[in-house]
Amino acid sequence: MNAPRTARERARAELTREILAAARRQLGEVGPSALSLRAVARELEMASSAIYRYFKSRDELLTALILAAYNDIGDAAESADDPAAEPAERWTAIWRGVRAWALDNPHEFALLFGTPVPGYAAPQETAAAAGRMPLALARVVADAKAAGVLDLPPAPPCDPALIELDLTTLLPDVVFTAEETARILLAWNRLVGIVSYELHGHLVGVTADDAGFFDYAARTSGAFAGLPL
Amino acid sequence: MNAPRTARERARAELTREILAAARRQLGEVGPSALSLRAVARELEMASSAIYRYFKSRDELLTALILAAYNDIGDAAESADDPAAEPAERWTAIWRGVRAWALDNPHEFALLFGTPVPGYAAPQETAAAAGRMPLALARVVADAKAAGVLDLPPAPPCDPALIELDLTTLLPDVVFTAEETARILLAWNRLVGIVSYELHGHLVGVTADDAGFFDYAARTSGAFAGLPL
DNA sequence: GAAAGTGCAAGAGCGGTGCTCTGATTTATG
DNA sequence: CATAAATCAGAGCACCGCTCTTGCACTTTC
Repeated sequence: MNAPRTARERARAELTREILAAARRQLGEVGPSALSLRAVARELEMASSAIYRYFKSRDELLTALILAAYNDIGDAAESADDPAAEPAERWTAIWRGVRAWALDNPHEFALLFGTPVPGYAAPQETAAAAGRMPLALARVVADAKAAGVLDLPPAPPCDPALIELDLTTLLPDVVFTAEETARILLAWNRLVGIVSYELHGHLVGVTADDAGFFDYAARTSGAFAGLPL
Repeated sequence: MNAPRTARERARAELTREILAAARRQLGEVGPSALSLRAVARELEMASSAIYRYFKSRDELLTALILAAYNDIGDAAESADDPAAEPAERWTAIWRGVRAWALDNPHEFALLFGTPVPGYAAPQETAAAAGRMPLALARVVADAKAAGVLDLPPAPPCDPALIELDLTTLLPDVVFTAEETARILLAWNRLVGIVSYELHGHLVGVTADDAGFFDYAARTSGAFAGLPL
């Protein structure tokens, strides 16, 4: 990502951004599977073939959108977090931030956590961005542990051999046990799972108050991860 | 669903089954979004337009596939359950049964719990079939409660106003508290969530042993739902 | 048994898709 | 200024879901 020097490069960077912006707008309207390169081209009043100068396939455009969405949801999680607040409040705030983002951007959420597109596999480069949201959750637990207030309720033990992820590489200064890491993973999975259920209509006729049930899930998950209160 | 009387009706029912079978086969190969009516027609060596005599749109075919998949996963859950076994064993067996089915039929699982197709909303008629799998989980908890061995570990309370679902209508003879119902719902959501994560590759580099981690999730979920052991 | 009526398959066609190839045009550089 | 590189529009390929009309084959009725 060098700074553009020539007018040509500037125009190229500009157009790339415009294509991405138009694609995001379209994505929000019609969903990932209906995202059409031709429609994006139409909106930008350019030939459909011209887009291929900027993204050499529809999948590559999707990858760019996925990366943007991961960073977006990561922003939502991080900006919802107030490191000065109590652990349980921070936790709930992050959960709510993620849910709010997902309700505002259902198609982008689906792009991240829904069915992957046919043959497509998310390239490695998205991993770092993908980790930001769960990392925000882990940070709360880490701070609670550092403050000595972490309190893991009894539950079946977790064999350390099951866990590969080492959060220490991402959160220095804190050493998590496999037990703690596993519980954070389950919490992350639950957050995404509950939001997915709500978005996909699996809670219709099941819960009476989606937001309230979501908060309940956040509380139980936080408690399970060891947060006090 | 009357029994076919005339030869005509018999042929029609036969062809309907063949179309569905071919569509399922295709679904397993290319995924829901790439399911093509024309390809199904090609496989059956009939005109693409002829399919519309049997399913009046692609969505209607999808609905039939969804219904079949819900019943399939319901079968998997129920047949994995041995009512004579201990609650925790029954629970884990159902979880494993569902996971095994999902790994064998990833596209059909995605059809049920992944991103819904664009404008499509699952019609009401699928609800009963959709409930069979979670109901199998609830049945284990119900039996444990009836046997007086249900033991809910401490956790943040659940406001009964949050829950609409009344399992008593589905499982007579047992009365669940909102607390218990909520925990079963969370367990159901976790089961689907973990399997989805595994299928979509969100656990790559995170867990070292997917099956082991899955069992761990099953145990913690079972314990949280109140099953002994 | 023939005629009237009906269910169904086939084919052409509409507008859409992702993607590629071919010239033409614009831009930057020697 | 001329040459080389980058970019563009457009035509075209093979596919998609879906609709409409036509004609065939089977049923039912007279």
